[in-house]
Amino acid sequence: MNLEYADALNQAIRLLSLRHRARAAQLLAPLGLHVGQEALLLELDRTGPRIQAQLSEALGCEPPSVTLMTRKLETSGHIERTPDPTDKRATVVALTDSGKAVAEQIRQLWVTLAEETVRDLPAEMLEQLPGILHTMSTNVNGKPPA
Amino acid sequence: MNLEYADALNQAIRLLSLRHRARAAQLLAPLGLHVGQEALLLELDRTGPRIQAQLSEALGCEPPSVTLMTRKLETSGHIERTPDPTDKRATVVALTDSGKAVAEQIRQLWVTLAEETVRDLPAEMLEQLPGILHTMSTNVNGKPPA
DNA sequence: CAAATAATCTTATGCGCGTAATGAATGATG
DNA sequence: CATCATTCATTACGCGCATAAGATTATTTG
Repeated sequence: MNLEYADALNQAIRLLSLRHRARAAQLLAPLGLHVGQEALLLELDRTGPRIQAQLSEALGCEPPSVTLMTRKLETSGHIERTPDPTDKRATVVALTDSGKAVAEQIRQLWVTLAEETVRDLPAEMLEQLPGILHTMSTNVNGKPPA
Repeated sequence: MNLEYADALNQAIRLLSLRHRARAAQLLAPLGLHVGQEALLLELDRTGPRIQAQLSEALGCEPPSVTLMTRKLETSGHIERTPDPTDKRATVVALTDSGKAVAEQIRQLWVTLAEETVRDLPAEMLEQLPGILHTMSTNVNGKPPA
């Protein structure tokens, strides 16, 4: 692969990351949320209560990050953390009623965000896009599958 | 647009951002660089010396971020900051020899990163991909063009 | 079963990037 | 020319995310 293509591709990914994140932050601010927290709330809303190790895996970020995120979301009242009765190391994280309500609001905002993002793209690209992005992120995943 | 598609798309963008960034960090660590700094060095290498306001624009991040990044890259010896003779508010940022050398190394690493990222994607997708990502990032840019 | 290994979470620390507020130099306007 | 608005950079602070190091509980295994 040539240098120019690689540079353009990596730069485009970087810029998309920054701007998508910035726009997400704008949309989430009225809910009193910081960007990143929405992923945790949506995950819990999709799957029900999880322990932090599972959240870490699902969100693609490290355990210490999850510790801090859950602590802040607990302070703001959107989640509850209770000790796991079957494993004294683990803590179970669950949505509160407030958390469920805000998860619904996030879903609405995310339609807005996604529509903005793919505006002007051809329809056949829309079909392929999530799969392509998913392929790219698994391609670039440095973690060994063991 | 339906909720599931929007959720999948935003989640895929988020994951790609995290993992691409994480892999970039792995590759840059041996050079003593932190992720984000490479963008500044590459920009200077492409265009020659710039003042910080121009870097802020080109990198898509805010002036205070540029202040901190340039300060650290100056400490590590990759750039020089000199007052702009024609505008006493501005400071000109330029690559040192060390900075030019490391920029070349980054270009090589970025071929590796790009090749990993698009592995398994069809060739016709490779042609379109940078343009698509660019369209998406300009779509989602909240800043008013004024 | 005892001992080593692994899993789960936490604390400490650092960087990237953001917003808000400030100071200084420039440019525009009455 | 004096004033006011804009531009450039900075400091202070906060969050997301990372790694490194540690404590505690589970699990494997000799």
